[in-house]
Amino acid sequence: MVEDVVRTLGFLCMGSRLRRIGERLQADTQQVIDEAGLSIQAGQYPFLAAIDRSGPLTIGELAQAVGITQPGATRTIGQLLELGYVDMQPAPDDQRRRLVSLTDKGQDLVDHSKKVIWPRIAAAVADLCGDLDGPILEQLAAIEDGLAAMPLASRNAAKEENP
Amino acid sequence: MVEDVVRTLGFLCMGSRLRRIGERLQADTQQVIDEAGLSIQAGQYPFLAAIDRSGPLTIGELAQAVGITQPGATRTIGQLLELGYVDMQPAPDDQRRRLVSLTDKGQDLVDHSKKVIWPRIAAAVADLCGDLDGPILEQLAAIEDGLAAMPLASRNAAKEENP
DNA sequence: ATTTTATGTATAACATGTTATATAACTTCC
DNA sequence: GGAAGTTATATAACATGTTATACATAAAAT
Repeated sequence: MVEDVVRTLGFLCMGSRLRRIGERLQADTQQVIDEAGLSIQAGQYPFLAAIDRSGPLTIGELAQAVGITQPGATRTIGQLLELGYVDMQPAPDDQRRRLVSLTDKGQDLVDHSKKVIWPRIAAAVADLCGDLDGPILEQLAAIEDGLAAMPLASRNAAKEENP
Repeated sequence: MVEDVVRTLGFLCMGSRLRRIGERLQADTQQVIDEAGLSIQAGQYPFLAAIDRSGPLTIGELAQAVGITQPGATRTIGQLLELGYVDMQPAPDDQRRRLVSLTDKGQDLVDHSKKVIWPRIAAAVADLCGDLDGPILEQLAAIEDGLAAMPLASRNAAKEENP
């Protein structure tokens, strides 16, 4: 057994640590999505959710809303266009801006997700870390241990069997 | 001003959120490293620290120690070889394994880092989130707000001026 | 009105993570 | 002791983030 340096070093490796936990959480989330038979990536959801909440948004606004850079937003929106979940057209008052809106297919996906998938994911994550408290390093350790002990997808099953 | 969906959605977007905070923290950490004039990437440090702590390790052990996959470890070790910070040779008893050890240059870097850089980074991160407590979502919000208000690099300066 | 500057998006190049798979070396089992 | 399976690392292909920069359009300035 090898020592987990990132965990051992604590605050020194916070960045690496948060990133790797985030990646694992997102991979687990993806599993829940896949098991539900939806063809979308976990990282694409926030874009759809943003438009659903605020109405059509420009690329720049989406980047801000999701907290990534503009080129990243441009790429993800390109994927969602390919998938047919969103539509894009120049803003009438400013030809530079592209307004991105949900297609019917995209709205259907969001509506279905809100009913079926999002609550499941949120509940599983809450099960993982909702009751935690105390210093962040301790909570992160608990989250990592929790994920190793039982992935998110199983937490749904468990939750549904013993609610 | 656009709503931050990832923050708004809470547990639903935990994965994205942790990742993006991790990325920002690591970018800030990199700035501290760069300002100190060291030519190393923040993400490479845990590998050097792991070897420094445990002695020569194989690629697989390093991957475990740092918490990434083996191909990722192979690549980073390739970079550290290029930079001259580590050395790699087949394990005497098992020709498949590659033992990675610190070169003198690598050990010098680690020793210097332990004295000068690592404490500074750890102190800045502790300043950012060391005193936090309570539910994780609240702490994450505080960390994001804190980073937006003052990057890690500035926290050093502030700390050194008003210790 | 035309030139200059600023802004929004797209694209290129790169960084660093992943999964899947090839290859070499070690183990196991008849 | 050789065939078959296992394990360690390398490599390929891909995902998704970044920074730097090009290009089109809008806004400002002379």
